[in-house]
Amino acid sequence: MPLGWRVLKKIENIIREEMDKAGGQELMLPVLQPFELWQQSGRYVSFGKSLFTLTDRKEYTLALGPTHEEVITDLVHRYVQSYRELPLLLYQIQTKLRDEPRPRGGLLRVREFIMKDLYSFDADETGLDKSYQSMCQAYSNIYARLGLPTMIVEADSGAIGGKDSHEFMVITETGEDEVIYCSNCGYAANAEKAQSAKTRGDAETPLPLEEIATPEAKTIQEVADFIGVPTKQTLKAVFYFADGEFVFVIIRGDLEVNETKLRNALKCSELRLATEGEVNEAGLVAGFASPIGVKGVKVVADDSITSGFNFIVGANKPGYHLKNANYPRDFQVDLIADIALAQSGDSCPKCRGKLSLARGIEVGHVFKLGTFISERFGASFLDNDGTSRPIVMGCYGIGLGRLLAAIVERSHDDKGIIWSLSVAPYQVYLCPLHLDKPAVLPTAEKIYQELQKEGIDVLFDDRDDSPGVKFNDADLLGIPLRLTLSPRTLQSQSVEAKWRTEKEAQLLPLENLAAGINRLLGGKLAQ
RNA sequence: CGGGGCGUAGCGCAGUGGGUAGCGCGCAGCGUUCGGGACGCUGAGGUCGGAGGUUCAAAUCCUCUCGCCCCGACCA
Repeated sequence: MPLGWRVLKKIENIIREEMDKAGGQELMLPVLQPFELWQQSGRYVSFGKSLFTLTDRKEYTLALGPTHEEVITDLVHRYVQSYRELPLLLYQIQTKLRDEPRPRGGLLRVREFIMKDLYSFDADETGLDKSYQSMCQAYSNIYARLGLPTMIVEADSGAIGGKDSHEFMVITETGEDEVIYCSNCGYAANAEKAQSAKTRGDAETPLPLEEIATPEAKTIQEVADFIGVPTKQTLKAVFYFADGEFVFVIIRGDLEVNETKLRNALKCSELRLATEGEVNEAGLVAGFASPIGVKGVKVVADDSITSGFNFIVGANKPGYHLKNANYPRDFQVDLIADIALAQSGDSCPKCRGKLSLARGIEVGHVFKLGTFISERFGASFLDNDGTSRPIVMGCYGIGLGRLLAAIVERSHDDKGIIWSLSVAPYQVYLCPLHLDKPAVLPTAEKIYQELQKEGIDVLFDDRDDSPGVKFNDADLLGIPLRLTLSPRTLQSQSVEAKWRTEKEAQLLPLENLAAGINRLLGGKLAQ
């Protein structure tokens, strides 16, 4: 734990340096926040149960900050009055609390985590674009300094709200997010946001509806096989409950529903699949349902229903389907939107290339908030023409613990972690062998003193253990540079230096050792 | 909240046709070893998650309960 904390502090400092360089000013906001602020923004609804709340002795309700748009906007609205005070970039590095439905993955997803959150305040969209750009650049710098390759992807803005949003993803098998990307044109998006080009069928003459018996064929695959058509020639029905309302969703048979897109289209916060019992209660037949002739139920369609003609749909009675269903000739819908899940192998919406899928860890997320929150808090300023305008906001977050977990995930081997010099808990591992032999321990102690005096970040392994044990621990901890001192190296008045990443070692003279090591470290950093 | 799994020594696990609880690692002592996780001997350590029940007898069978992990809806 102490070692992990050292790493976290180093990560924190790198982030702080880059934020400062980008013009950010650090401050510290309260964790304990009046619940009214969340009512004022309306976001206590979208955050739902994730927002921790508590009551104080006066029965006053407080929230534990899951993020700080409310608090900081409230603050800024009290102090900023003129366009001359903009742009303003404020940030903090602080513990966030969220009552996550399911914490997991060690540090990847926890209810209490340290986050750097920066908020930008600009006079207009152009200013926001500039702040957004400079934050993206700062984030790229941070990941580069951490030695962590990331991919920028388009993202859904979720509970935070707002318009444009991008995530920084570390691609790894163990990631909990899915990224859809096109290696042809560079399009990349979180799977919950990703679009795909829905290929259009050739124009066909709409044929009259025709009922056909399809006994035992309930799933789309079974129906398509039974009739002998591809699944994209069918429409499938899926049923949800959105904030307690039953919703009939219709989508082309070869596509899947993207629940995030559906939630956004419906503007609802709770969304779940309906049970078979609830489907029956709504007067529908699971497996043989279609919107044709259905009344009194909200129908939402994916825009793929306009991409073809003469679809196969359910007949709303067991054992039968209908051929040649056409929208809008045969049925109407309440809402039509893109609610389809983009999948690996689909066509890229930009260039029609093939889309691929990868898993990733989200290590940073930036949003263009716009004026949504500032309007609710009356955070406005007087422009140079004398009119009052709402401040245009952006927010930018990086989870530190998750970043640490992502680094370890990306940089380890069968022996343990491999830290880069920039974040390693210590840069040098001082490892004397045969402590009982003359001169070894005293020399090691002298070296330790000397290196510390020179400001070298060194960990001293003074345990009386066998070489194997000590070497393996050094590898496990992943300290970049290992110094071995033993009777053997003492014979030539030297120590052995070995990089964690390399197989071969080199000898360094004891004379001016600190200088020699600084040279080695400097050379490595320059790489 | 829905689905699956697990609770036995510090850690990882075995042990169910009921019969007084075992292995590996780790830990303590002594000795030999020691430039890639050495070995021998000795030793410490367990209310078998909890409560109730069946039985002469329960880690094992029955009922209830608590906790943890994994997979889904959430996100830095």
